[in-house]
Amino acid sequence: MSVQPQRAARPTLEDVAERAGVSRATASRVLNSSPRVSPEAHEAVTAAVVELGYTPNHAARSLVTRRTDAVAVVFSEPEPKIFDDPHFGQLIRAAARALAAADVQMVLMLVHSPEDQARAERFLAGGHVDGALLFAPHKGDQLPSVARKLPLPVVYAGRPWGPLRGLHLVDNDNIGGAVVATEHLLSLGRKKIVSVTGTVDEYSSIDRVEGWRTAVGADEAETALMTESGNFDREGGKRAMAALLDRVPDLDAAFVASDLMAAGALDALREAGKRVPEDVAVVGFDDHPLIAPHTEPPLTTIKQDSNDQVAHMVTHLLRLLRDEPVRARREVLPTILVRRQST
Amino acid sequence: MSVQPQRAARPTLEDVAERAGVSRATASRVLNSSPRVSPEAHEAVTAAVVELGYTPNHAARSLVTRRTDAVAVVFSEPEPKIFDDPHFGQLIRAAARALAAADVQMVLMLVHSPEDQARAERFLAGGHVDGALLFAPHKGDQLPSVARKLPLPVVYAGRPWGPLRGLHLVDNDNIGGAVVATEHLLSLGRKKIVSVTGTVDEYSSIDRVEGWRTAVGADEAETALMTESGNFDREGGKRAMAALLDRVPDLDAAFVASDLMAAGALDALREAGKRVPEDVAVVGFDDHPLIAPHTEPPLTTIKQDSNDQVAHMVTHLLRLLRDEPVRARREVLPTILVRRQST
DNA sequence: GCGAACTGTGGGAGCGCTCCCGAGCGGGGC
DNA sequence: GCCCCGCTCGGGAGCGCTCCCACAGTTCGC
Repeated sequence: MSVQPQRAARPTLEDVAERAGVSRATASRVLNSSPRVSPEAHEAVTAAVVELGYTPNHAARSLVTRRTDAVAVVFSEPEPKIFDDPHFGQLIRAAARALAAADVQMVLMLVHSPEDQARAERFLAGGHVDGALLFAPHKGDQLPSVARKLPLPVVYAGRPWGPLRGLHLVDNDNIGGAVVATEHLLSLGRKKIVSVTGTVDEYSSIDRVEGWRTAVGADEAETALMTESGNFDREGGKRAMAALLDRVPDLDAAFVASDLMAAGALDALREAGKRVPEDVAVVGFDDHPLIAPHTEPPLTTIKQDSNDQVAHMVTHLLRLLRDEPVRARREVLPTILVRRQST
Repeated sequence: MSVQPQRAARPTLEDVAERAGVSRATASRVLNSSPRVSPEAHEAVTAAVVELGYTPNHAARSLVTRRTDAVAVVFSEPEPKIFDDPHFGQLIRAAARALAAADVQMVLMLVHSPEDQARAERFLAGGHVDGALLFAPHKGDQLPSVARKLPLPVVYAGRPWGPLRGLHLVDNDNIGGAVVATEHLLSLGRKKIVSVTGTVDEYSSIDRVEGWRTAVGADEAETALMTESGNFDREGGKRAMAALLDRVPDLDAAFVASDLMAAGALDALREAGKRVPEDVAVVGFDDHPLIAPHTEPPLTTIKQDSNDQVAHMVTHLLRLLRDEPVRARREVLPTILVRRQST
C-alpha cells in the first residue's frame, strides 16, 4: 500500500455544480457571466465557488475556447546590454501594468541569440498566447518578418525594418522631437548645431537625425560634417563629441540622440574646456530619469513617454484580440521638450 | 451557408499519427521521447511532424499532465519606483535567460497595489504555473505568507519577513559584503567610519548595517550616532551624508549601503568641501553599472552578482519541480569588493 | 521445447471545461 | 382553451492530449 502524493485535489466545476444543486452547464454559465441564468442559480453557484475555493482550470478552458488569456511581450536585441537600460524596465513595468488591468497574463521573452529567436518562434507559433507585443527595432532582425507570417495579432513598438504593409504599430514622434530640440537651440541664437547620432540600424536613430537635418536645413555634405555616431552608449557619445569638436571647432550647440550619449558628450565638452551651456548648448533625448536630472549641468532633453507608448500598444492589441475596430493601424505619439540647465 | 472564419486549422497529434502510419499513442511517445519506440516509428513520426508543421497543443497537454511548463516571476514592491532601477532589469534578464535555457516559460508579475496582490494570489493559486520565483523583501508584505500556504514550489530572493521555516531561498551575503567593505576602510587606516543605511524594512539593508557594526565593533549608542538612513535613493543618500557630517565632523570614511545613495553621499561631501578619498573614503554597495563607474570619483563598491543569484534560484526551483534533491533549502551567495577611486 | 519475461504498439478512457441542442415550463395572444 | 414564444436549464459531445492496459511477437532460461 503506497502513500499517494495526493496534491490537494482541486475542486472542479462538477463539484461546484453539485454543491449548488445545478448542472455543470449552468455553473459554467454563471462563471462566464452569461445573461440567461436565474438569480437563484447565480447565487447558489457563486456561494458554492466561495465555499469550495474553486478556481477554473485554465488548461481545460483554453482547450475548448482556443484562447489563452495571455500575451507575449518580446524584446529582440542582438546586444543584450540593452536590458540593463532602465528604459527597458520602464517598458516592462508599463506593459505589466496595462496587461494586468485587462486580466491578461504577460509572458516575457528576451531574445538575443539565434536559439532564443527559434524558441520565440516556436512559442509564438505554438498557440501559447493570443497575441504579442514586439520590440525589435534593429535592422536585420529576422523576428518581425517571421512574426508577420504568424496567425497571431502582433503590435510593434516603433517601425520594424521591412515592409510595413498591414502591420500594427505604435511609434514615438522621433522626427518631431528632434525638430523641436533643434528649433529650441536655434531659438537660443545658436548657429552651429551639430548632432551626435545613434546607430544607423534603428529607425528611432534615423528619424532623430532626420529631424535635426530638417530643422537646420543641412544638405548631405553638411550632414556628413556635422554629425557623428555615438553608438547609443556613453563612451560613444564622448568619442563622437570629441570628433565633432575637432571637425567643427566653432560649434555652439549639440543635439545628442540619447541622454546616455549626452552624458558622454558633456564629459568630452568638459575635457575640452567648453562651458555648458555658455559655449555649447546641449539637448539630449529620452529624459532618462537616472541620467538627465543628474548630469553636470542637468540636461535639457526630449521626453518620450514609454508608459504611454506601451499603454497604447496594449490597448491596440486588446482591440485586435476582441475583434474590435482600431482607429488606425499606426499610431505616432508626441514627444515634448523638458528644459533644464544645459541650454 | 456561412463562411467559416476558419483560422488555419492546426494539425493535431491524430493527423501526425495518421500521416506517419502509427497510432496516436506511438506518436505521443515519440514526442515525449519515450524509450520504447522503434527507430522506424520514430523516424516516421518525426518526418510527419516536420511535414505538417505540427506543434503540440499546450492546453491539451497541460490538462492531462497537470504541468504548465511555466513559472511565475513575481516582484512585490510597495513603491513601484524600484522597477526603474536597472538592477531590476538585470534580475529579469537573468531570470529570462535561465528559464529559457530550461524551456520553461516566464510569466512576469509586478505587484504593488493590493489589487495586484489579489490578482497574483488568484493566479498562483489557479494552477497557471508550476512554481514561482518571489522577490518580496519588504516588511509587512503579505505575499510571502500567502505564498507559503500555496501548494506550489516557491523560491525566494533573499529572506522574506516572517518565519523562514521550510522556505527555499537564495540570499546574497550582505553581512559578509558589509564586513569586507568596512574592513577595507579600516585597512586604509580610517578611524571614524560612518554608514548610510537603507530602509529598515528590508533584510538586505539590516544585514549591511549589521556587517558594518560587527566590523567597527560599535555598540548601540555608537550605531545610533554613526549611521543614518538614506532610504535607498539618491536624495536620501545626500541628506543622510549631510546629517552625518553634521553629527560626526571628523568622520574619515563612509560605508553606504547602495550605489545610488553613495552617489548622493558624494554630492553631499562635495558640497561640504570634502575631498574623496583624501578626506573621506567611500564604499558603496551593488556595483551598479550605470552609477558606480561614473561617479566623481568612480566608486569602490561591493558587487553582488544578481545574475548568479537568479540563476541559483531558477536551478533550485527546477530541482523542486522535478522532485530532485536540493543541496540546501537556503543558499547564501558571496559578494566581492570592487575597488575604484573613492577609496 | 515450453513458459516467462520483455519489447513495441494500439485502443480507449478521461483530464475539466464550453457550447450546442433540445426539454420543460409558464404566460400572452387570438 | 390552445398554441407558440421566450426563458432557464441539463445532457452530451468533444477540444487534443497522455497514459493505462492489453496484445502480439520475439527472446531467453532451464
